[in-house]
Amino acid sequence: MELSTQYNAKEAEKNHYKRWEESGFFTPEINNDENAETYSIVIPPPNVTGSLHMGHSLQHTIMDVLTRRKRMLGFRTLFLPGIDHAGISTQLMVTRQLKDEENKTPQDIGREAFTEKVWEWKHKYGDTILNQIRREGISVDWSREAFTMDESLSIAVRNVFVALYEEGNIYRGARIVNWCPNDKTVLSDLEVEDKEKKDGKLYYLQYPIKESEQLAVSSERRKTLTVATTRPETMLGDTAIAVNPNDKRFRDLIGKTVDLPLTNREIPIIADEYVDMEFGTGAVKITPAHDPNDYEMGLRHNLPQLNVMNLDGTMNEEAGKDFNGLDRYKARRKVVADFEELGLLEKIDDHEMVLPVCERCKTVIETLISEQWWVKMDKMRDMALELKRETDYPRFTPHNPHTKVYTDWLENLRDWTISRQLWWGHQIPAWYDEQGKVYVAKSKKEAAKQAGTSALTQEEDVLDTWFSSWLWSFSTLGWDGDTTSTKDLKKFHPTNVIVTAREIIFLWVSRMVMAALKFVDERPFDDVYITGTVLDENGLRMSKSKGNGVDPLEVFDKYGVDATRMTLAGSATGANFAWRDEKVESYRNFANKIWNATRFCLMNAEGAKVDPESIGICRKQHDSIGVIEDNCRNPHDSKWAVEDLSISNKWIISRLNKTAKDVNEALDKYAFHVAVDKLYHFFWDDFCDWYIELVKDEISDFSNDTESKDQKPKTEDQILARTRIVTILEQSLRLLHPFMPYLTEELWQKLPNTNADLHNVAYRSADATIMLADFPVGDDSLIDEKAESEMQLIFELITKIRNIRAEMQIKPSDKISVHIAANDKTQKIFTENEAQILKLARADEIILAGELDVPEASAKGVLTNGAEIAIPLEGLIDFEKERDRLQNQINK
RNA sequence: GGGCAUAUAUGUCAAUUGGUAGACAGCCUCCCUUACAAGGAGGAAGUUGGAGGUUCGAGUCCUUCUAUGCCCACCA
Repeated sequence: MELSTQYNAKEAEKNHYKRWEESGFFTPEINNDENAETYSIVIPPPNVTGSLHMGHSLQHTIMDVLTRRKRMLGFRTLFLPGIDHAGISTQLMVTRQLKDEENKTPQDIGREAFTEKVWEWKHKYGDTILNQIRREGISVDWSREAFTMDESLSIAVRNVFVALYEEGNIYRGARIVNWCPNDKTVLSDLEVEDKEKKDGKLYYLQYPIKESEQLAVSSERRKTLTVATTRPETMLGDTAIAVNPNDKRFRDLIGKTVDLPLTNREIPIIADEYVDMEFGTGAVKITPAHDPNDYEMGLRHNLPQLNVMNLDGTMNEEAGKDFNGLDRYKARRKVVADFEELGLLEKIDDHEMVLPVCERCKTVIETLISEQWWVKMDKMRDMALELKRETDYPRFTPHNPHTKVYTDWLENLRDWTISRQLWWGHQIPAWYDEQGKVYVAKSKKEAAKQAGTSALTQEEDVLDTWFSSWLWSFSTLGWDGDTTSTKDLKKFHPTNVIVTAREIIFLWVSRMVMAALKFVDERPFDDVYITGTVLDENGLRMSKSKGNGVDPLEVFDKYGVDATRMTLAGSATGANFAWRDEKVESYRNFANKIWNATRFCLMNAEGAKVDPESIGICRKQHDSIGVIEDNCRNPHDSKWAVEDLSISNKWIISRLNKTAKDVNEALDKYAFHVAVDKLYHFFWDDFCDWYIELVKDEISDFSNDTESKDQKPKTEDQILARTRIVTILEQSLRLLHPFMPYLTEELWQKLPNTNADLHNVAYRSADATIMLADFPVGDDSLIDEKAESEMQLIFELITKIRNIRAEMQIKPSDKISVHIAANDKTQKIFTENEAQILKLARADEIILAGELDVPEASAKGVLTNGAEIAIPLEGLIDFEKERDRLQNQINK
């Protein structure tokens, strides 16, 4: 078989995914063991508007590694894909498109036409990210693909809403909310982010104290009261001034009134502990309708809430006719100018501050009072907290940083605003009759029954996107509230692990816990693995605005999917890490190494076949009930008894089994980087650098040393040696497969005698694929510490000799003789492996003795066990030159 | 303001429960040896951010300081 000398990743990627998918390998049904233990993961649904970024690829790789391994172990696995309708960002996207293409607004075309457009858009572009995901090679079951707005998931949403409403946990109420004037919708606190404003200003405005009350005030300066504000325009909605009751400066003013400039209103001066005496002037203007703190204070003091703004960020008529219709920033400038004209502008200071902005469109948020739908979170919160306290559930990996964050957040959890003033999403199942009375029901028909009339109009608002995603762990498995038990639900819920990013802990993880406990009376998943963040090469967060993002698809093209997956898994320690192309390059090289090692084995594979028994691996198959004896002989009885093999074979078999154990153990602990590291070094160092070199002569047909007596015909021994190396290689490919699916499948298919017999017993009827091969777990009885330490000694000897050769600059072609003084045991080991030592050290002879007896002109070295070695240099090096070289080194 | 991380070779990162500080990339020397130059052999490179402490023994535990990052929070 002719293989090119370089691995072509694209070639391998082209074929296999399609075959895997079409053969049903990704579905749990491929497992024909009805009683097999299950393993399930639901993908955190990416936004329908999104495109793949490194964070996705990291998460997906991790989930796929976990899934592929479990599948190979015989578990009935389900890795379920899907996407999220992402209300705000999708609506934003389509609105923009509408503007660009037709110069229309959503309002121009109406709700129905608009949502139709979004659906069109979804069908056209929604597959983008799914196709990108396919490229990653992840083994998700596409037949179960879900979308948060699928019929069944929508029914689930409606049922959950109705249930919560009926038990009094959903209510409507006017509260102060975050409002995005651009998207014209309310936002939850979690959808608001902070933006630093370095050039902010703090305005000092003077409010005249009511004339009739000035008499009571002693000082001349007290004809006005100065307040400091960053938002002068909101003064039009002020309904009080507050000072701290302990502030001596203002004690005489409490209870007095000021004439609010630019309005005809008088407002009181009140006292409240909240006021910080140190900040500004110590007096604060209070605008209950436009600031969350002022809102709270307003409630405490029964202040009127005066709304002076429209929903688009302009001032309304309450602001007065001079301001009505003015944009908030224009209004700000006008207020300042008017104050200046009145002589009431004391000063303007520079003031760095933090502004709340819309997470999606980055518009500065308005806080205003608005009627919204809310979910009471207290009971669900308590359930989740109790579970955490009592059972440390959910268990986070890494544990330390995330556990406290989760608990703290829950403890301070407030009610959740779930309505959004959008058209894209699940429309709230509430209807109003002509009197404005509300009826919440699963359908209009049922609402009509309740109302006794069909003259009803549905609530315009839709639900927060997270109101559907919090059901994801069970809604994707068929739960819709009407149907509460399905086969999938029974088998795959709770899922085993959720793999996601830190910023999603509150938005999603915590809410999923609450939803699953509440609605299906189960935990949504066992473990939570929180990935680190992929940073750019300067250690900065990747972001669209900075343009420093690394596109996974480009990396796939350049280095191959498998190399990228290895890089990601190898970096998955739970900590953030900086992206480095060099890292991928080294795994690309690793892929090439695997390719070439296989190539070498195939060049010498005539007569050989993959046969686990040849290296003592018993085909004992495990399933969830126990051990299925399957053509299993005692490895120590077999005609290839491991005990009778050479030390180098015992050694590599030991290393293989140890590596298998390590990999399994690491993956059980989510220590992906450990697994990658073990595999990399086992394959490259142990298998390629040493084992292949050790057995090369034995398995090769040729030798360039024509005088060698070892040149053999194809004997049975040679065929067995070939069988062993091919089998070890095949086991290695299985271990590597979860990380490097394409390469390993490509090569596995080329190995001799790879067929469905190598599958885990659960998949014997499927077409041959490494995907379903039995995953090596490592056999303790094949771990041979003695062989390992003896080989270690041999390697050390060879390395030492090579070291001397390099240092003395002995030409590779020059043969040397090696004198060794060692104890009997060591001598015995070296004698038994003389041929291999001679070959790998390029030596002619080894002279073993209890003590060294060598010419003076010898290079010497000592091994860690005390054995001494010496290499006579006479005739090998030019002593004159060597002296010069050493002198030069000293000079340096 | 509170919380949580991080600081280890030139760079990016590892290092189970405290037990000889490693990998990859880069760098230096030699080698296109018939699996692989995306390779092979060898090598140099670290007072583990600073200062204390506990211990036979500390990168690891404690105290403190410094720097950086992230999250949360209502300072106008």
